Amino acid sequence: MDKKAIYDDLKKQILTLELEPGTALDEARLSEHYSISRTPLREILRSLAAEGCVEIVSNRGAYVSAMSHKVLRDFFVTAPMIYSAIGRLAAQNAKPAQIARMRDIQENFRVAIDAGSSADMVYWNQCFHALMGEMADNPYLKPSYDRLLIDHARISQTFYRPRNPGMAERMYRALEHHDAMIAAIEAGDSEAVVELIVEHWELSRDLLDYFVKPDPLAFEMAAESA
Amino acid sequence: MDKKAIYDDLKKQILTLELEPGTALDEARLSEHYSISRTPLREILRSLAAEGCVEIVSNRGAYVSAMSHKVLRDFFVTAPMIYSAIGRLAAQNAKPAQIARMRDIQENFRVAIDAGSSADMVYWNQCFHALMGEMADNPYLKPSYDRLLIDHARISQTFYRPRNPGMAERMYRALEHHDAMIAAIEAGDSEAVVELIVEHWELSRDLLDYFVKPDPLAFEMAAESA
DNA sequence: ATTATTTTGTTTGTATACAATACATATACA
DNA sequence: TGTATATGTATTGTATACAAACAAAATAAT
Repeated sequence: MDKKAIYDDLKKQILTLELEPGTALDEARLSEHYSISRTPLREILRSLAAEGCVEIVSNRGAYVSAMSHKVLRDFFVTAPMIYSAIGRLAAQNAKPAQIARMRDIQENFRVAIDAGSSADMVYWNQCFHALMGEMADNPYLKPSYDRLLIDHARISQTFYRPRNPGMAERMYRALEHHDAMIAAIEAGDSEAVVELIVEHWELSRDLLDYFVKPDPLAFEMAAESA
Repeated sequence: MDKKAIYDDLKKQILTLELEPGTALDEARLSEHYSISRTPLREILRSLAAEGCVEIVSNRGAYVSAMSHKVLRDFFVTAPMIYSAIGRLAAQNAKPAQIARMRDIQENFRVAIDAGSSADMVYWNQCFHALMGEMADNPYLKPSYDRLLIDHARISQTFYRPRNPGMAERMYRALEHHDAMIAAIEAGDSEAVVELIVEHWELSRDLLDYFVKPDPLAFEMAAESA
């Protein structure tokens, strides 16, 4: 297992919540587990930290980055704007080869939804949006977008698990949005893409409410983060 | 000189173009120069890379990140949007202590402009905008904003050097914008802040033209980057 | 003379040993 | 019994030695 593979493995575990937010990442144990020395493992943790997956506390080690109440609010406040900007640029810059790859990904996404496999749904949805970021090809937007994608995966994971009755229908609407986005990107119609993305995020508005509407436990969290 | 200081020193040199874009950063030489071993120096270079100051090529070392034609275009396309979003959030979240610090910074900025000291102008302008990012307090926007601030400093530096006749007046207008922004932030008037930021960037529009309007040399650059 | 190949030097990547730091436990003292 | 200080343990941070990769230069073959 080489460095990149270890990096990917850790990131996957973080994105799938296999490693829960707040989990301590011990250098010694991890380096032993992956049969690598501490030096390159530290570099892996540092790059995960740069990406936002991991938080490093000086002299106290690395932890899977937290999902506080404030973070969730910030996420739903920021995502529509950045995703729209990425979408606009994607429509302007997408290359035919990328559009073809997007169709492939979308096909896999469709299969995952039909099968009701939440892990695959999250994965292919992730691929879809990651490719959109690649299409946009903007080095200034990319770091924020990548940061959002990480938590997008983690938040989705928590939603898909308790198979909400309205969730299946919502997934099919998301699927339709993706189809429409591909068409709009191919047509170079950036405004249509932006509209679709805004609509796409409207789907999540009630999810936001779920988190923002303070129930007793949420109050506690809010007080802590403030 | 501890790790943080070395990090800051390198970053400063990159931001002031003392280390020009493209410059190779040799681990061995730098570690010797700063009297530190290669291991922590590598970590410094890695974090600079994460921030966008430095690019690391596998097995080929680290280089000060380039300023291509495309990068400049992307910068002027992206900056207004991100800066506006940061400004809006800053107006909503700024704490009194932060506003007080901002006044201090602004005072220093004013002195630098009066003195015509371009290095100080860039520095205090940088501080002003960095503090605004701190006020906004949004982990998803921050990485992109920081990335923009880096190139903001580098681009400014190139402009201030050839003391353009219109530059002095432009600086005073920027100063006024900053004053107005502070007032709007204190009043919590987020829309006013956004308007000011948009206006602020209008100031730079002709600078964009300077880069985008192709003169013979620029043609060459455009062909290369495409 | 030109191209291919080998050798050599330089630079990055990794492993491991050691130092420093922080936390927890225990002990002494009030 | 409560607090403060000291000591032990675990974990991170740093230095250095070694291995691997790459680039360039020198030599050999066509």
